[in-house]
Amino acid sequence: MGRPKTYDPEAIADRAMELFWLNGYHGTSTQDLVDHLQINRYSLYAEFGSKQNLYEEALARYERNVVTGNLGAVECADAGIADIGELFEAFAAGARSPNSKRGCLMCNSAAELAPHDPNSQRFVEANVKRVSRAFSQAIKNAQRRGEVRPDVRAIEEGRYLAVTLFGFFVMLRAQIEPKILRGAAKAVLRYLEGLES
Amino acid sequence: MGRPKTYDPEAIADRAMELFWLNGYHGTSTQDLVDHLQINRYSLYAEFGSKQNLYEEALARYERNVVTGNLGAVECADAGIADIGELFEAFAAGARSPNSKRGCLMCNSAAELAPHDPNSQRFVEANVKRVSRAFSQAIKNAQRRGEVRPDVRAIEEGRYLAVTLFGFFVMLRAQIEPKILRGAAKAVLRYLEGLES
DNA sequence: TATATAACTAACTGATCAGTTAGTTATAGC
DNA sequence: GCTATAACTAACTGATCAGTTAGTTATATA
Repeated sequence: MGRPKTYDPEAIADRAMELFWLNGYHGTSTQDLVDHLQINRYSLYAEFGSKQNLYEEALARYERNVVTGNLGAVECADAGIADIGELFEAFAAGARSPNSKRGCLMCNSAAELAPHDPNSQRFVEANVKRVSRAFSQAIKNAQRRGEVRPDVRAIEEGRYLAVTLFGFFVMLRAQIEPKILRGAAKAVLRYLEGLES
Repeated sequence: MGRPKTYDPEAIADRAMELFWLNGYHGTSTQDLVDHLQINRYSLYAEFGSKQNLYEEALARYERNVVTGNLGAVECADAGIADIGELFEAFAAGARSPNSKRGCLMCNSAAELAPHDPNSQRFVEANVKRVSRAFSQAIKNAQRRGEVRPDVRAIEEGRYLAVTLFGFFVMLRAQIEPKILRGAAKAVLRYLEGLES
């Protein structure tokens, strides 16, 4: 009953995620949201409550959709060293491409809000743990198949790879020269080879 | 001639750098600057021109003082693998310590402003190149002394280490669990051992 | 077709943003 | 001590911030 919504809440949240991803929390004003989302100011607040709340919705969607997509191959039950290498190569190959300056929303939030906002901090920390686990799980898979030396410490190596991936995200966002990312990615591949038995 | 300044411009710029470092560009208002620096609003503008200009002054000072201090041992003419390892261990050991949530001003600027502000982008890119070169130079030193295998690609490895260091900075700023940074640092040390002859 | 309901428009709130300006005060050189 | 100079204080600018509200409109149900 009542007047029906002229907007799709899912589509609005997706578009808000894109804005926060590109411009950051402080760099995205409520006016920007009203201007670029197909929603009026009143409904924006009626639907999402506050800018902060919409931002957290964006973080959750990013984790659920974008991260899941990016980690897809690495989180597969049969993922191995090659999948890790391809992930880094793919991000390095995107250096200075149109979308690359968005970087990673979790990484951007880590730098902008996490130190001052406990909610954002929790999202970021959960993401770091997920990425670490994905990498270490892939290494363990490879060990099980005898592709990686059994003495390799999968958990520590997974954490290392997660930290390094965040370094790549920062470089992408800062539009650092592609040759630097390509060189770094080559070194990652050699490091991964070094884990093999 | 004229009334003398009641403030020390160097001290003001240093304090401004600390504020931008901890709170970011958008997170630091001119009112914050007036409140926390020993300077009045008028003189702040007379001395530095604009918030943007003061921020760039802060970036320059950070590069000149903080980065030079942090990289000290690695930029030494006789630096080697051990100095690189100690740098990573030192940052990992600072996880969740009082000052760690400042992270690195260059890394924070990379995430917040570099994608939208060409001046900040240049500062960040110059910093990344400096850090990359410092690491690759240290590797070359070690090669010259026969401590590192001659087939190691010092430039690519230097870029890799620079990217990874920025990953550490993001983790420090986001106050990620210390055990993750410690695990990552251990893996860095093993990776560095792998370069040795 | 009448009514209850909920989303709509658009103007508005007080606070804060970066930056300016008019008038005052402290100093150095004469 | 007088004067030129430059830094001081403090109130002010218009723009923008996040968020609210009063009145209007479109729909589902009865």
